Amino acid sequence: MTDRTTLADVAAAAGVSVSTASLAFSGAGPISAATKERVLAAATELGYAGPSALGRSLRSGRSGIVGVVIGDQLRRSFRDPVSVRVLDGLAGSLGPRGLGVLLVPATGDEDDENDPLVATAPLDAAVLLFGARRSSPILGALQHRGIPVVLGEGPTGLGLPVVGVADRQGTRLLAEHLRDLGHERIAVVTLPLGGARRCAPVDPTRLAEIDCPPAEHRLDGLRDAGIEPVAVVEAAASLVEAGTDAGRVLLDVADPPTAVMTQSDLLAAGVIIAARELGLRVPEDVSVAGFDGLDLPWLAPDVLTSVSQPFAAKGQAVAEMVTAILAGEQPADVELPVELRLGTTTGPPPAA
Amino acid sequence: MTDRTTLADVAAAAGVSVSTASLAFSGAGPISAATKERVLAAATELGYAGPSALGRSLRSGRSGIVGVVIGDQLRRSFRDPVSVRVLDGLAGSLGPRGLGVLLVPATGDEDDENDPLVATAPLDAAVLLFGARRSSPILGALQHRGIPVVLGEGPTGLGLPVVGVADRQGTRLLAEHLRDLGHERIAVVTLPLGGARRCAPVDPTRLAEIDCPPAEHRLDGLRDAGIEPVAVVEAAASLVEAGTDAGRVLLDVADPPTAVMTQSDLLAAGVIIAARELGLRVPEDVSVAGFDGLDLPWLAPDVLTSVSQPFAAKGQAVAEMVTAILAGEQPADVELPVELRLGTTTGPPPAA
DNA sequence: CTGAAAGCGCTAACAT
DNA sequence: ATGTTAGCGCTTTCAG
Repeated sequence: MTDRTTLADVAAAAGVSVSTASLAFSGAGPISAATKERVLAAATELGYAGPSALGRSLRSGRSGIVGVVIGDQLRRSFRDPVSVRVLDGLAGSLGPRGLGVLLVPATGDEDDENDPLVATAPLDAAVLLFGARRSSPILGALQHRGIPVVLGEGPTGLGLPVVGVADRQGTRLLAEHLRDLGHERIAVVTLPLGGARRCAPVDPTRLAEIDCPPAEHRLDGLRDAGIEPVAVVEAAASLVEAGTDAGRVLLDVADPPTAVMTQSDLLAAGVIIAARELGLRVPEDVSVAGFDGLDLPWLAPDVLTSVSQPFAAKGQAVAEMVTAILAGEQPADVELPVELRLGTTTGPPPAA
Repeated sequence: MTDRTTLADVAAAAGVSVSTASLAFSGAGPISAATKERVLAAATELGYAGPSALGRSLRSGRSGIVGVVIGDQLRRSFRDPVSVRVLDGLAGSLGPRGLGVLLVPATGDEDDENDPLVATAPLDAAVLLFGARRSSPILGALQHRGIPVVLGEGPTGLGLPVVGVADRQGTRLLAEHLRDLGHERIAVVTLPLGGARRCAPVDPTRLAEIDCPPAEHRLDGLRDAGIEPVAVVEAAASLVEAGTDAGRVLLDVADPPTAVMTQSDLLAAGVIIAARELGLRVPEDVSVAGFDGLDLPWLAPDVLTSVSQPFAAKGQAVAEMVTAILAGEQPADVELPVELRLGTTTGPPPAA
């Protein structure tokens, strides 16, 4: 294959100037139907597939690419149905606006600052969907490059626009529901709180270190409902297995809680599995509730009691924010509403 | 924010020429430590974050971006753990080579030819990971733009390099396993065969329309083992729910098969759920096997009998192929090995 | 070791 | 309606 054919070649072949040829493609400007046709014909002839993105980019200063930074491994983000749904909404809303999504895996290393992608990819904007720690080397690198950043998660006060969901209120609603059912011994399984991943009871020291806004907000919601959990365990990840681990810790004791609230649906599913392993019926012996509102078909015939968050809307909100920023506006933070979803996994506590 | 600082600004501030400044950043070329330092200092001073990707791209003719086309909705691809794992492997291998992954959702419409992303994104190469139909409008558009394409799935003979897995052999191994266990009435649940999505028995007419290489190869493998399935049902998607639907069709009959082979693990999980619903024990009453070799923690304590395919290796192989092509080579097709994984969901057929 | 100059492919004023 | 002329920000010969 020889060198790519360029607009100049086409122009020459059509016997017009480059700028005229340009107009034939962009359509932005006055051009006679005849010449346009001629140029297009010449293009087809030469196998020219339209203006090069690179040239256009340089000229316009825009690449049409939005970087989406996803916590450490892609694997981990993609195993989380929540990220996937939001990402889907984001890509779906960005596409029609002519913007594409570039995956930027955050290695998690300290040298993210020098990550080749973060450092050199031609990004118009970047989105930190999840796992946006308050101080991330990536964030620093992006800001240093002058790339506008939108956060898809809670840490406000960084001067960056944020799209969040009503974590706090949702948790409060759920907690009140359990309280109204008569539960007094409620345990909690949190998302990873930041730093090293582990499955362990959370003590005040650990609580002070939290660097995971959703986890924090959801704990706050609990307090809003006036509930003091009898135990709090941090999960190693938002995965079924991690939920099972946490569930064992909470339930395999002399005097187990009558209800377990988890900070994600996958964790809740894991807790349910742990409960069954231990011979506990859900919800007769122990109620289990999640957060997210996922469809978990393999839980059938059960339906998990949970707090539904609007995935697609979140992606869309982020997309709108990005568009606004690129248009030079300064969008205000958004908080999306959640909804309590009552399923079959919560009920009154055992008479005992 | 004023106009971005450019290399020229930095050069001016450092009192050197642009070309020298360029050298200070690229390191490719002779430059005195002193000048280099001076330039870098000036850069920091001005808040210059290194050469702009756009300029570099135009100059080098490379954007460092690989488009990954994912079947219709992101959602669907991302709900499929297989895609996700492969994508993870791909991104992981591409990253260190300085290449990023741009998600290109195929709308599935006929006008994909004019999809803004496909048409204008600055791609160095593209990968069709899954759902590469033999004639895709996207494929045409990409080739027309002169963008090299790598296929992550079977349709050979398009003149495009392909990374495949040993679908056929894997299925044969699995089928032989079931035959050796004594099964004679084996049913099959296939992946969507292309075209409209439906859950329905597959007749010869439909068989002739297949446009889904993995499904086709896996059916071939069955034949290689000399097995004639008693029934074949096409699933509407590779999802648990779809498997449950298909399972009901196959098992809720007077004389159900003694074993069900599905073309994906999620489908197998769905069939298991359907079986349980119908009061059939697995594997005592019916054996169920999948394909993929996923971890399905919520199936615990069962382990699905399946054919493990090497996800990460596949992504890596695709990455290598892309790299080779960008280096001007013409890589040969790759077929990755699979492995039979015996779990607890298959056993001898009921005595009957 | 450093500077000057010529583009990469395209678009947008401006002039014709 | 079309052509001319400058660049966008950078890299890279090629001289000095």
